[in-house]
Amino acid sequence: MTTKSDGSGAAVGYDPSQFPAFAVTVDVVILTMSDGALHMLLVRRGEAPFKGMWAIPGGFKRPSETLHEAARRELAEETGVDVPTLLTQFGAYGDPDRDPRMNVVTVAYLAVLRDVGTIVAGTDAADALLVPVGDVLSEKVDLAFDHLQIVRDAVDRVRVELDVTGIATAFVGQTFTLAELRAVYEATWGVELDAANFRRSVVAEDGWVIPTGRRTQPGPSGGRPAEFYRAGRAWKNGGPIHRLPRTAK
Amino acid sequence: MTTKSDGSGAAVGYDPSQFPAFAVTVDVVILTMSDGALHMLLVRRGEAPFKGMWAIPGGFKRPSETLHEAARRELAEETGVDVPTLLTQFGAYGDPDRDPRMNVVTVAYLAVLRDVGTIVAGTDAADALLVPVGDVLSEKVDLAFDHLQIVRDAVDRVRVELDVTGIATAFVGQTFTLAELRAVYEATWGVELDAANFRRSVVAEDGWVIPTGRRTQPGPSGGRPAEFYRAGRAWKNGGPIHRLPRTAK
DNA sequence: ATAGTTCTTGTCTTTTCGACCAGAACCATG
DNA sequence: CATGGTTCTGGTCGAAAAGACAAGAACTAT
Repeated sequence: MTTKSDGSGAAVGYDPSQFPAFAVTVDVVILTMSDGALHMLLVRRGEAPFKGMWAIPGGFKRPSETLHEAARRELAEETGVDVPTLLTQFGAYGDPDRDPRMNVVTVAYLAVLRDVGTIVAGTDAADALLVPVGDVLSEKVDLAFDHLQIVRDAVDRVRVELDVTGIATAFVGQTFTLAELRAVYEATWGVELDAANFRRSVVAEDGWVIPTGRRTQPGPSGGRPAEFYRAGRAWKNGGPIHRLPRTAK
Repeated sequence: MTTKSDGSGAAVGYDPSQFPAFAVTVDVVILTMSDGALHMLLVRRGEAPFKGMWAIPGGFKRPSETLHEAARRELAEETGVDVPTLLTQFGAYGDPDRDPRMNVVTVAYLAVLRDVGTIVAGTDAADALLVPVGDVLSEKVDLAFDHLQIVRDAVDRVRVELDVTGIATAFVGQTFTLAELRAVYEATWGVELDAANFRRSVVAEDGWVIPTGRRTQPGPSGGRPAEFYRAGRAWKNGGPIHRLPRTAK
């Protein structure tokens, strides 16, 4: 075919008629912990196509903003959260038939929030829904477009980031108990971690968590009150908990 | 502002004048091992902007193809390689000013090749160049657009993938020596691994590598000839070599 | 034959991981 | 206030892994 590529990111002529035009959207998979399980936010589509179906919140990118800014704007519009705990890009989707009417390339972001209350407050219950991620993955909830695949990729990404980065602290509040933090790993990886060993790994020596001295007021189920911790600076280059020690099979 | 998002990935009207049009390109960071160091392929730009500067190979996405197909096509055009050892998407870039003339969103892919010979054969030496990645990261080579950032992200991604996936085998051939495989980790992570311990981790028990019985004909420097191995199936869910045992600081 | 190089095997110590038990601090109940 | 239930916290102990290092094996070169 072409003997030589025209180089990257730029056309020879820049005449708008010389290259195909695409719509660019940004979709945000919003994750949070609720009842010890991973949940995500869905919105109900009000227009065709896929009218009435559930979808990931998103919208068109504006020419004057970066992709990250667009994701932040969409997140704020949908949840009222201006400063997300974490917002990471994880994939781009551009199959020709992913939108039935035209060429749309979407860039997908992963947002992690800790306060569910603000989410519910930002939207009215009829159009927004916080559902367990498991219900989406098991296709109990049908999603519009290729959003199921996007959610799958988002969850895969979270599982890896939990291993490699300090994303776990984004799920919990400014102060948290070790049980809360442990629940993040357990829910995301679908494993059970020994509470004592988990504590040792985290408290160890480095600056993973910093004790605050305060304790929880224990719930009605009793139990010894847990101490509150703050996240240390060590999470910037990865977390203390790792999976897959062996078992590669 | 807007009280409600318009939903994800689709406009209400779909009138082309109602949403901003973008050009969508695909850029491919092509990595390979050469002389025990990580190298990448650059092409010289023949047109403005950034005429004469080095850049990552890439080009416009066509409406009829997927992003992955576009990346595969660009890779084939530039190197003649039809079936890359590995081709993974790792990022999208859409800053408003990243292209001085218009709105271009690019989706970046990471390709790993093993045969450098085919690369050099696919292009003439004046317009394509295989340079050490270190020279690019240290800005000894200036790149067009935001390609330096793209390369940085690509390298970061490779380092993580090396830890989490079986990407290491993509750098070596169908058969390889353990020294070759070890060099991939050492060059990518910038560490030194004990040859004896590395062997133990890889040969251990599972199906990481399968001995072929054949050996290298030793080079002019002498040394005991190494045995050739084939990659096993275990690499599909991650590799046997991990970094960051501790030292989180 | 000797020295130099590289691959391979062996051993040993140190560290880490995982399982498990026991204590501490709270609740509820009679 | 004793008792049992629950949850957090600390301790022990053995298995597993990681890392350091020595030594042998197989080759080249002089």
